[in-house]
Amino acid sequence: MTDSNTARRAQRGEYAKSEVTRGAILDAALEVFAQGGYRAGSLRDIAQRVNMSEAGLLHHFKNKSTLLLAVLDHRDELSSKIVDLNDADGVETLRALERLARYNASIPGVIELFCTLSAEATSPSHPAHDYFVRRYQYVRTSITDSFHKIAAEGRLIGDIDPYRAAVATIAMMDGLQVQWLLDPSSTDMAEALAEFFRGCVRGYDLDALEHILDAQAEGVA
Amino acid sequence: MTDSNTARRAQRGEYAKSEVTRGAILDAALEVFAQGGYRAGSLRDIAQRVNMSEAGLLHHFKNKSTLLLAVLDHRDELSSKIVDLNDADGVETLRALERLARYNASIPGVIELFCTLSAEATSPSHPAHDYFVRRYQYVRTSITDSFHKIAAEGRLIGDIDPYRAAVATIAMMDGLQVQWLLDPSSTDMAEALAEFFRGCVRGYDLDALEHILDAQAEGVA
DNA sequence: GTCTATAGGAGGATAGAC
DNA sequence: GTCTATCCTCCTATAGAC
Repeated sequence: MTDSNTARRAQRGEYAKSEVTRGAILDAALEVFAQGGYRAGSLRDIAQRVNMSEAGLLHHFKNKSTLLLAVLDHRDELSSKIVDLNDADGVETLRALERLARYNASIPGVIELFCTLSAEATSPSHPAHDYFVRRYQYVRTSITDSFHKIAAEGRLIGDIDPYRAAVATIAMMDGLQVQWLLDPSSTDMAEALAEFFRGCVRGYDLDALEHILDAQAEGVA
Repeated sequence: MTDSNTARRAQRGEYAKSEVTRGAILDAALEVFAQGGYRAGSLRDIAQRVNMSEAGLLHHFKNKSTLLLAVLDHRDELSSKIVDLNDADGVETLRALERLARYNASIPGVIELFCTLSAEATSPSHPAHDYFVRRYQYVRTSITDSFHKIAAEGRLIGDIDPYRAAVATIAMMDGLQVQWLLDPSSTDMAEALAEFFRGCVRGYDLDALEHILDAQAEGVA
């Protein structure tokens, strides 16, 4: 976002090296911040991982909190390519969340990062506090929309409220991560999420058989 | 636990002052660790709140991590008086969790503490790592038992697995806390938890009308 | 674009007086 | 049981050379 100019210049090959370095720094910073959060992670540690001095590092990101926000932006760009929260099909969005959970479990660092940081950023003075407030607001409304679409298809079970379902979905994803990080064998995050969705949405598992679903919906209603 | 001797002496009035001081320190430490977690919280800050020097504080708790574990033990003693995780009635345990959520919302500090710390303690080198691993294991098996009891009454909806239901319950509680801390207006934790239980347990809301429940169960099954 | 050097500060912990 | 004084470690950030 903020460095689209830099990116353009990099494409022209002018500051290509700088761009590569920035990428390496972001990767290292993610690892460091993931273990123990923002405050516990040190610039020294990050700099070491990219074989650089602290001063060299601060040439690319003017201070620690700027670096943190850059890491978060960078991750958001990547994961928005995996999940389209505004898919026209509500159920498809939920399935994408399930896929995301499965994918994330293969890159533990990212889960650690967001799990640790979202708790740490609960404090209003934390540099990423606003980021997380906004992020949760956005995700909540997006998933609420998905549940609204599902309700419009008559596939929402019982008298579930779309907004509350969205809150519960996000809570489930976050909470599963904590348990999984503390003890990976305790939980299959993606499977647990799928089970939750099955309890909310009629025919969550069934894909192409829409007419059957419709028939079911009629019967139960 | 570890200081039952001290407590006994305090009752006899010998070291009463010390015991009061320890209590004050624990309260202050809870507040400080709650905001931003263990690493960000400083002994200096805690000492100031009880009008003491750092050295004075360290006379009562020999170092920082000992103090943290004492705070956690202390909280556990208190909250075990509120929720009996091994109640003979499974549904009653779930209702107690709902009450706990409602009660906790009135003491934000405690939620902050556990929410922040459980994420921070995800890192194996964290002084409270073992504490949280054990704690989650214990709570998980206790709640699994509750769901088993509920299943035995034929009140578990669908083909829900008791263990998975326990994992989901804990995840829900933890996840709701994050959203609530970031924006209290976004969520009614206790209500959201109750709604989740309603989706798992037949007649979760109904108390004294067991015969009606049984009749319902027959009808649906 | 990266380095060395260094300022400047906060935090944890110990020793010993009172 | 509490304090003062002190030490040491670790951190962020800046200035200026190369």
